[in-house]
Amino acid sequence: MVTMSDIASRAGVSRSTVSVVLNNKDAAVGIAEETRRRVLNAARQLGYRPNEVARAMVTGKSHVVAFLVADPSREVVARILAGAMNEAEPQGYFVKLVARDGAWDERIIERCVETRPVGVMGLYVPPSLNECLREEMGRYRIPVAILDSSFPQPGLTRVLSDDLEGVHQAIAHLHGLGHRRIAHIGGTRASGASTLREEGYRRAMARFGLPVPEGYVQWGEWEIDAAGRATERLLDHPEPPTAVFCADDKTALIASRAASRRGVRVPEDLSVVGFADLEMARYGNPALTTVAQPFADLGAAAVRSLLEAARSLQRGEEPDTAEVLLPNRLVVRESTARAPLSER
Amino acid sequence: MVTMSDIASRAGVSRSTVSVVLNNKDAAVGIAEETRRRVLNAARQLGYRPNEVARAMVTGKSHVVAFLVADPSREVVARILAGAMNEAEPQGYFVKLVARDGAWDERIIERCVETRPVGVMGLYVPPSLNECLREEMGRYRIPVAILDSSFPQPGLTRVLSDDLEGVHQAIAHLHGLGHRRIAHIGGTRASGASTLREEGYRRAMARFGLPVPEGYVQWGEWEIDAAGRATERLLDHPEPPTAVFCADDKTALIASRAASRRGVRVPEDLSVVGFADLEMARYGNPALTTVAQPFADLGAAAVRSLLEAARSLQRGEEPDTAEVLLPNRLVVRESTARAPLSER
DNA sequence: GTGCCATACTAACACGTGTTAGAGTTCAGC
DNA sequence: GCTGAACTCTAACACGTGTTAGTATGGCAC
Repeated sequence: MVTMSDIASRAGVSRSTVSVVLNNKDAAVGIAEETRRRVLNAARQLGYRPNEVARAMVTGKSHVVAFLVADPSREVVARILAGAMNEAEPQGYFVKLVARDGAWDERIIERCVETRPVGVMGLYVPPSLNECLREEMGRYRIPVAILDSSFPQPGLTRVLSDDLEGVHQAIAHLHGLGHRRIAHIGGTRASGASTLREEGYRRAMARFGLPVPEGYVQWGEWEIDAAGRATERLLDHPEPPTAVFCADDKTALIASRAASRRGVRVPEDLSVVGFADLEMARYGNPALTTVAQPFADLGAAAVRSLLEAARSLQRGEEPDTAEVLLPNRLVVRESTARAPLSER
Repeated sequence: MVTMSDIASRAGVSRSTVSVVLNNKDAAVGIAEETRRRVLNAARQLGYRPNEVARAMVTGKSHVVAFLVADPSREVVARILAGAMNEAEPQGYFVKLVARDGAWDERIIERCVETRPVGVMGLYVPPSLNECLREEMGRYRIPVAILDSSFPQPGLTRVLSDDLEGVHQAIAHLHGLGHRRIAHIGGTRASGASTLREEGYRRAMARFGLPVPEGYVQWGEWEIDAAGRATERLLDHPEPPTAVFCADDKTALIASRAASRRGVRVPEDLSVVGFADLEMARYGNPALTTVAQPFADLGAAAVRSLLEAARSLQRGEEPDTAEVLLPNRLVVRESTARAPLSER
């Protein structure tokens, strides 16, 4: 490995000089132009690459943002991560994925601290661990950003998409197509995101003066069979809906499939809307109309907020933990159409 | 931050002793039981977490495997990454994702070297960069594993799924269902993986004594519209196929959709098989029969191979760069069925 | 008491970098 | 020629850890 000392001896200067030159690549404060050139030449010729580890060691900054997550193989995680990396890397930071292995326990927090990150972003972190996270990070004065739609947490920044508004867009779209009987299939009651979207559904329906009959709210439990059965219950309803808003894309695709299996055509007989805009939405049969969440932007915003907070802390100021709320955007594809004439 | 010195003063011993104790948690060589206990207690009470950066610095090992990739937001990357992390982390290693930002250029290699990884794994890395990668890593004696299906590269370990065999499984499945007229929609001719699968298709067809008529091999160009048109060309064929094997799941889902739009029922009139087993395959309408690639295993195998090679290098031996070939597995879902009686 | 050995601990160096007080040199101004 | 300032450069320390040669202590045999 080429080190600064190698450059120093080759350029005939001290190691300190090399360090000074390389850290002020353009401005030459207290360094003769001739020397500067010699050092840079030597560095280039030897193919020098700074040792980030040593650099992190001496500056005390790890240049790492930790991303705490349950299952790294999920598309949502990947897309948030990509956005976070895009934001972090030009600023010289790196996003480190920290995944649980097996059960959630506090050791994952330890693994976070080990790398001395400048900030921690968390997704799908259970509330119990959030508690532990806040405590532990408060101890080391490491800012934390949570990407869940769970409830406000003092001392943690929340970075969210505006799901209430997103659901409203979906219902407004269906309402605009003439639908009056709009049902809802949620994820699971245990999820904060799911219950929030259910609330959004109820609010939007009320806003448009539409009724929510008994049995119009079903739960798919994030599970193929259960979502299929939920759909069938809706189709068996005495006043079957002409449209379904689903709290997530997978549930929506299952609903669409379950309907077409029973001879109910999507979108002619039943319009279906999803939520998230996973990649699979574009490849559905029919392609799924859905509310696109800005995953990459969420990742970028989380990193931005964390780096901002870290700078505040360094200046000795109290960091800003205001919530960041990003807009969703309805993507209309093929699974929604005008309600049957008889129904409008 | 709690350091070893803090523990030392609290336990009334020297920092060196703390280091020795903590690095030999169970075995106590040259340390009195009483001292050992005091140190461990102090460490626990103070909530000590080792500074990984300092540790990496002194050992010279970064404990990092770099994962060089084009687009980190893809599901395939996420799943390989998850497998790699599962393999690496119990051994104390971490997988660092290095993504290109914008165009591929050699700076991404620099970013790889900066962290002094013990190994580099690459996916979708263009051949030109592979060249550069091999050169640069050879210089620092860092082993490299490539997860592409591209051609053998001297000095690089290849970790692959056995796609030829996987395609054979798919064709065998269709053949077993009585299909004789089996067509193929490939990805793009520019991709090594796609042309390999085309070759697999031709070989398997030959093995079963089935003809490949003119026009039975189409290319979807990894693009929704093009894949749709490719499907239509097949359906317009004078002797239309009863089954299609597609080189990837997305193409297969598009083919399935394009067929059902023309009133060709899947699987009753046309069986469709994909390749990869992306998550979307399970949510297709109908759910897609596909050849599941072992993404997590590939990631794990790459890490295993790299760590093995790193250990060899440390012992001064020449590392083994034998190819690793993992089996694919056909997953039968709903998009394939027996060929129409008239066709068998 | 002396010599020797085992046991228990510590001092000192190393890793590669960033930072800064201060040393050395040059030169203009008188 | 002397003074002081301006300009270059370097020595020395710091970061937190792993490693090891070496020191101190205690006990045992003679």
